[in-house]
Amino acid sequence: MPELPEVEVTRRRLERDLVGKRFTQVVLRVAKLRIPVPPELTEILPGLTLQAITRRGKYLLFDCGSGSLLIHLGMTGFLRLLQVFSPPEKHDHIDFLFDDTLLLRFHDPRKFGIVNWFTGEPGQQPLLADIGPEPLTDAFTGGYLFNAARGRSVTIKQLIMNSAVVAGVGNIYANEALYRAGIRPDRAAGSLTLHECSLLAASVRSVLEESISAGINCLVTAETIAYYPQELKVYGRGGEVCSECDGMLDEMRLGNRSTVFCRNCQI
DNA sequence: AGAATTACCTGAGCGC
DNA sequence: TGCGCTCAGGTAATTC
Repeated sequence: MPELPEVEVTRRRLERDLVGKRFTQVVLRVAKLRIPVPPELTEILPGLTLQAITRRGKYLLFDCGSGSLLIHLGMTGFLRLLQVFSPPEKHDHIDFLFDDTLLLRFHDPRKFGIVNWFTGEPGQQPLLADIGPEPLTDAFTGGYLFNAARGRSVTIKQLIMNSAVVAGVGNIYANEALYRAGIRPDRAAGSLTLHECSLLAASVRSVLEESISAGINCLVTAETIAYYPQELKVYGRGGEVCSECDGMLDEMRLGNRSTVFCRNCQI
């Protein structure tokens, strides 16, 4: 599933090919996503020039001057750049045509994604207004995390997956970052020391950065913009041997999310 | 306010 | 072969 690194890799790939190009046509086949896709997109976008593509958490923002296209890939969504006349396949919900030569296609089997339109400042947009600091900026520090965790009884894993606390940290990287930091995912958030919060913030940052690098460095074809192979130490490895000790990785559920950790290495 | 739960959706995997 | 069940999970909305 696309997490922040995949979204960022997608952003950079599309930025390279699409910024400065003009929307010429929008084909909306399926509008019933998590939030209904506004049908007027097909009238608003043609004629507008794509100014920039930015990211907020896992949201992509396509700045079109008079407004912005907001895209979230949900669980199973991805964007592909294709030949203009590629026939749509199952779950190819929306096509964006640029300069009559470039086709950006939104595909999402589970329809958890979002394709929306807004005008005005992104910070005023309800979907973006309450999102916490970006994990790859200087705003996300151990001190910030320590303050956010203070007095909180939720587990630290659920806290860092809360988008109001920090943007775009999903289940996979929450597991990976906690393993790297040596912190058990089921610790009460408020029980972490400042030092532990600093370790964790640094680990969140490093696992995300390494994954982005992996995505940039692997050969990213037009067909597979958003997905690339990665080396994950714990996620999906419950029952396997820990890569740091002889123990076996444990699995539990926190907030109904699968959680994998090592009882020896994480305290 | 914060924590817990529910809803949205479909493909994959499994038991029978 | 296929039916029915469970699971996967990001996020917003709802409830406690």
